[in-house]
Amino acid sequence: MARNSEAKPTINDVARIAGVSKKTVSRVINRSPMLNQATREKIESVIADIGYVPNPQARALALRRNFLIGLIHDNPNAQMVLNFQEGVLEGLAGTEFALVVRPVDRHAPDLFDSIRSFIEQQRLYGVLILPPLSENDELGALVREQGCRYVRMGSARLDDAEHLVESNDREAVRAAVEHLIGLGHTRIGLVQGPDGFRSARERAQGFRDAMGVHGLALDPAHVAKGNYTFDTGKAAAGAILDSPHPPTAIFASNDEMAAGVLVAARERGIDVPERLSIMGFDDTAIAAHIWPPLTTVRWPIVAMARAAARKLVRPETASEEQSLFLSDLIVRASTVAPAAKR
Amino acid sequence: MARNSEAKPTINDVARIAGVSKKTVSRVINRSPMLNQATREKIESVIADIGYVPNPQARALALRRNFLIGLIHDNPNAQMVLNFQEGVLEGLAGTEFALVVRPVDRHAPDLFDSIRSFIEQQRLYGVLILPPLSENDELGALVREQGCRYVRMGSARLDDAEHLVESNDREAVRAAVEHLIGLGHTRIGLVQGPDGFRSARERAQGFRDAMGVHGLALDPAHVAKGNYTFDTGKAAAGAILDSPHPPTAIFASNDEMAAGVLVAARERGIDVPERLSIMGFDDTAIAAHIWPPLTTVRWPIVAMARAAARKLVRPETASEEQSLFLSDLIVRASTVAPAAKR
DNA sequence: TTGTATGCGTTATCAC
DNA sequence: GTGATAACGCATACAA
Repeated sequence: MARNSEAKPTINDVARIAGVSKKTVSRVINRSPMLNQATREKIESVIADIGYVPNPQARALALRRNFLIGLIHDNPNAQMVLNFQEGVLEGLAGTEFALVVRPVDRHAPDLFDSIRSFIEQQRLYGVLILPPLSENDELGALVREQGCRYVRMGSARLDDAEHLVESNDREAVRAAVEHLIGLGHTRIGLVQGPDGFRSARERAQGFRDAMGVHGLALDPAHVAKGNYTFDTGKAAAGAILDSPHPPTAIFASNDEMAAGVLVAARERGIDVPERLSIMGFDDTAIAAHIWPPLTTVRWPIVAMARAAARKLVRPETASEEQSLFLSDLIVRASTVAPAAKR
Repeated sequence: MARNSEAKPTINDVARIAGVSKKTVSRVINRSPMLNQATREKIESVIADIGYVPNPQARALALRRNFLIGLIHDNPNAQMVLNFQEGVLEGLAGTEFALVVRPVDRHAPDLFDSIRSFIEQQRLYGVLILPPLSENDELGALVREQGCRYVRMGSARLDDAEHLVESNDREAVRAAVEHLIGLGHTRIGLVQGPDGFRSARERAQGFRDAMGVHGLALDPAHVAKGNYTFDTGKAAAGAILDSPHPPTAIFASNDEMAAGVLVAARERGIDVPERLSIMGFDDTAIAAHIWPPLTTVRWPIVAMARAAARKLVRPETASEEQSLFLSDLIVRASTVAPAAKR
């Protein structure tokens, strides 16, 4: 119990006090089935007594594998990253794995080198890769050739089930836009995400799918591009709203841009939702905290992270873990029927 | 360069190829001053050639210390935590340290046990503790008795300089509220943070200081408490705004609650900022992304994190690192002169 | 069921 | 300056 002495107790201390060999103690630690019950209990009581905790560095050395998993991301959104971290830790609970974080700049010229040396230096057991970095196939290859396990998180089928947790962004957006159409909107604008993002492509395609299915034309003046930030969302919405026949609703490819759309509307004296319905994607904190609260799409990021972590640390059952996760439409006050229909 | 073979090269490989002993190679790695220049260069070229990277687990074992530092937090705010992580990584850049994250639930009954076992199991070199957990002196003691270094981050003088990075919340709020007073507000409401938080106390005190200095009375009906969340901020503001003589301005102890104040005002048809000025604290993402954008206080969290990391990994110069960090008032559109003064 | 000898990759001691 | 040799704490092969 007490642990005041400087040096931590080792397996040798346990063995000596229990009057057995280290190997026997090792068997207790590693839950070896062949052990006399009495011996086991004796050793366990000694372990509890002197507060012995196996040294993970020594274990890592002997086992030639360590218990660190890395989280590589280029922070697309703070809340997302943190939720993901939370889910990973849930998936790792009860194991001896720890989570090492590594934010990177995907535009840095030495991006790959820095990721490579991160994996090498820490001798990572495996890595989790978040979008948009996860969409980079070269990165996947780099990690693989390092002999490092990995699981990518993405909004499309980027890899085999064993290496992927996937959300169905396209379907989710299609359903979301159909909700707008169901309300009576026919002129609907799209604030697209940046070109480099797979999620942006999927969401845009879902939007077009919905419009197409319902025979609605998409006015080119009602489409603009942002890069997932508030300011670009605001600018894109400005362009759309200033077009000759502005839409009665706008779908933005993420919540942050949707918040920008809202401000762009306010600056033009356009009432939301009365004269303009707005819809976002992600259900991040801001969605519920602005006025009016945003209708948006929530994807189960914590559950995805949990599954990703489990795939990583249990490769043998990785393909049995859930890979595809469905998103939900969260209807709030920012979307109503267009004025003409009321 | 090539690293296709399964086994990574070890110090023995380097020694053999370079025709020296491993101790000599070790000297190169650890920048020992006593080394023949030629020998050094020879070894360095071999290292680069075969792509040798020292195994951190083996080093940790031999050195009886590892290179992991832990970040313990009870996510007060996603953006804050992520910014802190970023700053820590900046402070750690160029070192061999890695950052292991550990979100916890400060209300969990086994909080201390879980933190203790985190430190023990990973044999952490040191930990960084974020508020509000950092305010818990017992936790500081726990970490210390584990023989683990630590640096706390707080909004007041919680520990000695060597173990602390500190923001001046009280002064910052005083200055912020004086800005409101300068605009002509005399009836100013306060949405306080939760009791358990030192930052909440400091900010409330700063508020009272400002009012006191200017001889302004604080109507008890103009004070309400939240717990740093949007919903509680909204509820607290509701109570204040429904009082007989509502204030013309409200200071909320963080941005999330300020966003709630804004919605509470909207629901009552109170125009912001025309009839109610609102001020937040933290300058998190939401502050600039709502309408009107929030006047708020920004504290240099990245710089604080950088300093905290450096204090941790360079104990010998820890007290020379900056400890006190000043915050800035960010004036945006949510605060204007009260209607009566215009 | 339990113990002995050996190795994992690195650093420290103390010679030369 | 450099090199044998022994730790560091744990796990595995192989015996007993």
